[in-house]
Amino acid sequence: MTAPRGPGKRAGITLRDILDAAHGLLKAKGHEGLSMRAIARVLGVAPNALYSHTPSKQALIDELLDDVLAAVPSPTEEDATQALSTMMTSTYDTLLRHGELVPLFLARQGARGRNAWRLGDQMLLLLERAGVDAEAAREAQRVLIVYTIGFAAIAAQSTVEVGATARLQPRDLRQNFMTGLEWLLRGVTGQQ
Amino acid sequence: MTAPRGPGKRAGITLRDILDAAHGLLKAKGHEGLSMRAIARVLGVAPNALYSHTPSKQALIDELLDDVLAAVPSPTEEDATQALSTMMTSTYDTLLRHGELVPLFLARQGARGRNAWRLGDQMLLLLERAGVDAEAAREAQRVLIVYTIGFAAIAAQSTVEVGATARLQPRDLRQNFMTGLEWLLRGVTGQQ
DNA sequence: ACCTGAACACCGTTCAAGT
DNA sequence: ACCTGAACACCGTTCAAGT
Repeated sequence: MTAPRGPGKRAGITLRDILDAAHGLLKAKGHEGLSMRAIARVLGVAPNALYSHTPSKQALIDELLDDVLAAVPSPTEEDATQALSTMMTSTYDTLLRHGELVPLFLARQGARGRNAWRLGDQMLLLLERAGVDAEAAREAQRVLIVYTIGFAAIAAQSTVEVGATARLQPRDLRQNFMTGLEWLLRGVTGQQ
Repeated sequence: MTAPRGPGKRAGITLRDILDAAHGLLKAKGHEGLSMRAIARVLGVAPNALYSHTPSKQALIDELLDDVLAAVPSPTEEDATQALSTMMTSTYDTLLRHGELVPLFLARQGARGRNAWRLGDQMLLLLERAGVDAEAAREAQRVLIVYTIGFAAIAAQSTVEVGATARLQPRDLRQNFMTGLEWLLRGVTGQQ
């Protein structure tokens, strides 16, 4: 609407703007609508302007994923097993609040950013506090992460899916998630 | 190498040829190398020739995924819980034998073809035979499927990943998978 | 029914140049 | 450092036409 910028004129775009625009596109048009060119269109810049702020589309997606994980709170419970349960459930809820992103999480397997690291570290600490030795804790960590992201993916899809015979309610799926989580935690901590 | 075909000349391509070419590309160049145009190039036909055999790329991928599941054998054990364990482990192994496909499985969440149906039905039957009532069986089914595909995804990636600090051995991951599977089955069947 | 030629409406990314 | 213009090398899919 304003006069087009020539080369050298700055648009004042930040990485935050790009992430927000990407998130908006994802929510509005799904993961097929997420393209570098579409993001640029939203921000009113040339497509290649984005490359001044991110090296690639994949790097941008990684940033986006880790951004979401920032919302997962650190658990405060005394009991380590209880804290683990809360932590995984919080992660599940946070992922579902950004259902459009979950398929991307799956493809990348849980993101490698700083927030993913923080959560992973906390899991290991809690597992060791629950009496699991270091090596077994790494195994348990993998099991719990896979389970949580995988279940979030099912739940995220069921909110989109329309033709399903028996409509799955988010509440039921969350309960389903927690049931399986309890089984796993019981196994992890060796409680019979 | 031979003289180019004009319009109306048949290449004699079948859906099987297309699926094999797609699989070959996936193995050779990864999932980024899988394009309709690349498949057509391999088969020596025009890109749009593929649309005489499949309605879309997504439909082709779905077919590819279900194709892989055909290799999962039906378990023969007497004990239902044992049969379930075998079935999930066979699925895990089969998925890993086609590691290139696992990310696509995640994106589609386990395929919707006839082989996926067959396996899903068998799971439900075994779960009910193990004393799980119909509704709980559906829950358990979701838990087991998510867990199996999710873990296969981790293992499939670890064979590609090079920069990992502690190299994960396929054997260790398979053992890790089975450990978690036992926890889940113990929970599912209500055994203390 | 199965195939080609040509086209439509896109992609991600790079490179040189402007301020 | 941040941006544009132009280009490169691609995509999936459709449409009309040929046999």
